[in-house]
Amino acid sequence: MTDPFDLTDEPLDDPAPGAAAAPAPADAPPPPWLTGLNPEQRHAVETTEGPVLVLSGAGTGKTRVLTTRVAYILHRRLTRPWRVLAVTFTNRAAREMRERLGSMIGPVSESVWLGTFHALSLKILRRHAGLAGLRDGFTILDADDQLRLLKQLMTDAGLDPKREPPKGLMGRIQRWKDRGLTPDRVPEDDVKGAAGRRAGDLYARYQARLLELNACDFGDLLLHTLGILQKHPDVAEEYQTRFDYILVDEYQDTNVAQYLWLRLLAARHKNLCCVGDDDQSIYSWRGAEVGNILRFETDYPGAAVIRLERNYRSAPPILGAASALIRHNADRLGKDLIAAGATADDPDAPPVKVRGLWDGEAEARWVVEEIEALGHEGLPAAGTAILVRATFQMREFEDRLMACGVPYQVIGGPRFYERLEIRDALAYLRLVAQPDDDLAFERIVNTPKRSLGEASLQIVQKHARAEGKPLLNAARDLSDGDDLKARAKKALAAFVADVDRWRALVGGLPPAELCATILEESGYAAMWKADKSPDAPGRVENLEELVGAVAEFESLDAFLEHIALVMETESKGAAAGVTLMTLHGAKGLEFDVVFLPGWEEDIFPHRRALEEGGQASLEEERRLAYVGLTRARKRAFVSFAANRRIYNNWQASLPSRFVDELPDDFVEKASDTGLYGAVTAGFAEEPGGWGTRHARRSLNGNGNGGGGGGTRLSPGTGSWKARDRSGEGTDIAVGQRVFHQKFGYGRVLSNDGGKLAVDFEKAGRKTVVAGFVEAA
DNA sequence: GACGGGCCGTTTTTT
DNA sequence: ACGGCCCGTC
Repeated sequence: MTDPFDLTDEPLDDPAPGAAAAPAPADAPPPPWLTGLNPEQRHAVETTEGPVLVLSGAGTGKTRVLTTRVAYILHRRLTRPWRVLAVTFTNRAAREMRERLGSMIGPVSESVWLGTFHALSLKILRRHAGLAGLRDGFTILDADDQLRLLKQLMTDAGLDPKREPPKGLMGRIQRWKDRGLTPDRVPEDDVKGAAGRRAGDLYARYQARLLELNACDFGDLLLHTLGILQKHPDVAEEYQTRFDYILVDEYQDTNVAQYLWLRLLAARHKNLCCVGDDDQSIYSWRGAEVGNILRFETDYPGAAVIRLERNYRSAPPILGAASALIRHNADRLGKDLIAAGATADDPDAPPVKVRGLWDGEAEARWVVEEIEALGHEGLPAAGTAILVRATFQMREFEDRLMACGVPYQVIGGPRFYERLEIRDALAYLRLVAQPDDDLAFERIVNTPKRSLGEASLQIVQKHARAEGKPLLNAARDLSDGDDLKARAKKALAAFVADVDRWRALVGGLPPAELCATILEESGYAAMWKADKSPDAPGRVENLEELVGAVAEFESLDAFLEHIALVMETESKGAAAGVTLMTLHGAKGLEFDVVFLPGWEEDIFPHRRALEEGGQASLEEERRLAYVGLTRARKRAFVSFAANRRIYNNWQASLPSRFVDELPDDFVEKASDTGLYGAVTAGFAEEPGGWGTRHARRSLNGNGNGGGGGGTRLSPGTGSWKARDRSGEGTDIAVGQRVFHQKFGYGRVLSNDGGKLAVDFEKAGRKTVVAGFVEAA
């Protein structure tokens, strides 16, 4: 396969500038990909000159506009492919764009500069590493390495990691980088109040240390590139001249650094086309600035602003519900989605179903029942997603799906290249490819154990520092001398010899074979094969998979370059079952059926979001809800539970305010338990009374589970307009005949604090919550 | 260098 | 409640 980040490397100095600029004949028939566009889309595609902002609502065909625009520019011969820059946020989006472009215009699409901000930055940075204080072959640290490094610096600075959590400072540094701030530019106020007022100093040290290691982190890819463009007008001009057309996807997600990066690159031609949707901005917490989209017209006077409001994705009720919800946000440019295309006219499109359930378990049960029912209606699990606010919510659904034998996949778990064994293996490869990679050396010099403990390593490090040599060279020196004990000396000599030998094989052996050889000869693979722990076999498999992944590259360097930026394996095969993922992860995707569980105050909107960010965060949470709803093509289901166990505490929960904000017209609200009903219109106007909405009442401190029916919920709270179900469930006796809405009649076998074991006449033996049954 | 007890944190996450 | 991480002990 080809590496999607191996952007075809045309010489920067265009061999024949403008040579191919002969326009296509005016009478040539329009290419097929141009004719299927609606007028707004077409306008967005054909407005090639000058700044353009495309406000593209969910499901309005933004990717199509972007790809078609590139195709159109090239078709009209307005420039050549390698003079077009198309930027995305994720590898997934870049891959998708490249594929679609390829299907429109064929292999010339390969030459377009298309990639993520980071991949494109890296491409530029590799050319000018020296200008950023880096040397050729610099490495890119992953999150783990970054943190380790910072921790070390903080400890050296005498900070107590308990009092000053490295993670906190790391986050702060990243936010600075998001804003394009180098250590010398961080505002005074910002520096105080963190890491014992030494945050700025530590940031500077961190950056210095990275340069010493000839490394950079992800943020640096942008920051260094930005710095080069700012400080070296000659270099900047080269790129400014080169990129005749620039296109940006998901513009609402750009941070300040990316904004500046774009502004610099577009400074000359100003043919900058940004596509985005302020209503889908959900990443402010990692530095995204919706402001970028809001100020586009100011920054680029005379910019064309084109709105795409025809939604081709979602059934009208789903669209209606989503639109009504997002209208509660004050801070937006304002767009209204209109149902269009095949979905628009279906008079039978079912409403969004909103359901209140007793607890999380009941909710999971309900979701999976619905999924099974939909399967019979011709909507299989493969087109269905369950989108949760936070990962901890996934477990209940996994349990239930597994119990019911419904296939599913969790998206967004720990990633392949972040696993310990993979990171170790990569360190071997890095060290072989790049002998001055000290971090790699440190990581694996004693893995597997080679009796090279802390003490020996200290000596190597001291020597390396004194001589200004990489650790591997220092080790080579010391493997012959008196500084180390004989045992360590021997081990070190063997290790260095191994690395040297592997290094000699680079280029001679196919990279996959080289990789396999290294894992064998180093004893690393053997280490896991000998390991008795339960996860060891999995790790061995992962190592084999790694070798397989390397096989797809032509050289070791190409592979390492690739994985530095693409920290995931290509998703294998089509999704077979229900997709379980976070709302954040779902952006940009679509499904026939979407379940949105956990719509409860404190979970969604998440309490911490509100605590930290107030109104602005509430609106972001609401956008997240909007993103969730608009993922659905045919059916959408929203649910909430009245009781939820959090850290093993049962807590009463209130339906999310977002539930109230869904319009009655497109929504069918119901509840198995009579819990719903919840929320009165106008609760917000009632001073005091609904203040409890944000307070979390402990449901029962004595820990006897969620049983006991609705007794604890109803009295005095006013939360539930439902029938008073006080006492229900508590008085269910063993042996009693009961009725359950789903399972019908049955006899109670046992009552464990409200969890009933019931032998149902039709459905068989089930465990149900007392609140679900009534005496029969 | 391996085990184990105590302590902390427990929204979202790409590159 | 639980898991991960750090540090201490053997």
